[in-house]
Amino acid sequence: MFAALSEKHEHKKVLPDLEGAENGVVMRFAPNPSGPLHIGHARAAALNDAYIKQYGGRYILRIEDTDPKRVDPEAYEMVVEDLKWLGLGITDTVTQSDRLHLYYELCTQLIGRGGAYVCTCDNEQFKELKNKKIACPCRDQSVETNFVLWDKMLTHGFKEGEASVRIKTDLLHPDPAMRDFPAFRILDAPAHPKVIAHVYPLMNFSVVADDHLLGVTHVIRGKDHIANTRRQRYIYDHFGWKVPVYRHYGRMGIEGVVLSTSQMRLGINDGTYTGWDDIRLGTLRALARRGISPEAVRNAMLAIGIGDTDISFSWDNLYAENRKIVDPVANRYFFVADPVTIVIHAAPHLTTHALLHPADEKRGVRTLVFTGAVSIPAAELERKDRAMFRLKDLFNVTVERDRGRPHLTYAGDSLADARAAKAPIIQWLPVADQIPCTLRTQEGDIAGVCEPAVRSELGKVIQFERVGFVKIDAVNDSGIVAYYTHK
RNA sequence: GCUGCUAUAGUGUAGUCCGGCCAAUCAUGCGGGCCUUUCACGCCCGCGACUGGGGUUCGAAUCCCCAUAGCAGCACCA
Repeated sequence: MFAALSEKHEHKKVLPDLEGAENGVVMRFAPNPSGPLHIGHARAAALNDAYIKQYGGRYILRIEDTDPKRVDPEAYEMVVEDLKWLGLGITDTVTQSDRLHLYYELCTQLIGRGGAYVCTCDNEQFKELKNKKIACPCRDQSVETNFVLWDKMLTHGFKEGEASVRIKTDLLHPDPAMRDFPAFRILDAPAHPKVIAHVYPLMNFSVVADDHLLGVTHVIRGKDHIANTRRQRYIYDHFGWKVPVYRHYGRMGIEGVVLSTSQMRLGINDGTYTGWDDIRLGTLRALARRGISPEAVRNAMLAIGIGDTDISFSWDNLYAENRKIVDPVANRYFFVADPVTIVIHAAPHLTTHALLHPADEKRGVRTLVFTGAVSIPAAELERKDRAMFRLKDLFNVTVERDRGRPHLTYAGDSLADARAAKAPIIQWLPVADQIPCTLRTQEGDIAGVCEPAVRSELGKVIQFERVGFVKIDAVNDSGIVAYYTHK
């Protein structure tokens, strides 16, 4: 019992401890609703989730849609679906466009505290002053003046670009990015799909407001936010609020798939990709379609952890995690790629049975009936050095070549003979009992045939013996469509 | 350029805070073997790393300095 306990404990402690998390945590995942979630999002989503499971607490999904230019109305639902698929313990969901009034209210307070001012300078002009560490004229306005201007902003008294609210920071800060950064701006167009608004908060303001309002204790996000964290501290200081604990993980390079939302959308629109779940894309729905399990994604992300070093994402590692999950459950079938029909001379007609899973007899068998001719992968027949092979679960076959043309003859049932001859054991299908199967891979389609029984595996991951794991994507009159998962 | 951050095998990761038990962990990958009616799974063996240079110390992957490399930010994006 002790052993079990300690083992469990060790297993849990894959991630480093979080400071001040002993009494539980409140954390959040805060995506932009611009498209479906991809592997990059999965890291933040899974890491936060793991800590909440470790320490207990609430997990807030906060949809950050304060920039109407970067909102895809369909993405709200996609994000929720994707997180549901990932299997996270989200406890609360908030959408920032529903909360504009809260941000306005807090901004009014902040102006009252002298922590922010309304700036009506030309943008370029302000930038120039900022770079010279000089205050713009608006900075010294009285609180009363700022209230008047803020009210004018909210009541459409300004047009886009004419006024913004800036946070007072340190104009002498060595990093220009810290100096009096903006908190609200005016946007005339495009219209926000969810709310009628004219004044929008910038990310740094709405994030602080919400993290405070929602009681967020710990924030885990990418290091691209390090500068934002520093900026946000100024807002916390103005309000006198408690600052959450931050962790910024390093950049994760992902090769082999498309991740850019705009590039994906472009490709979908021009027909390059079939949709958001096209397997050449790095979206979670594409992984799902290929037969990668959500648990494997989570495990792979946890194994990567929260290090601040830049890393390259390894598909091999993800596949290894997935194999652990999928191997025990995937039924086995034969798939013959690029099939050639062969006739085996002097062979008895017989019926054979093969296990659905080699480690679990209880799952049953599939039945294959041999009546003289079978399909095998063309590649197996092309090998000139091959004098014998064994049709798996059937019998041995000798190959003689007459001016390159193979002549195949039955060579007994003995498995021991096949072993002694080091004959490969290959998959095959009865000519009379097979259905077309297209195997889709990221590199392209492979035409082949498979066992008709595969029809019953729609939506599941199975293993095509000697080929790899595949997900059965479609079953229809013209046959089967399977997506290649991994070896 | 400015402001920061980081540097352990092919990849990911532990160890770094509080120097010795680290001739450096685990996983993945690769090579070999066993098992097996799959090139899967399982098991066994092997390969492979502390970025470089100084310094502190009896002792450095661990602390300090310099160099190099990589990354992030420098938006009225998130």
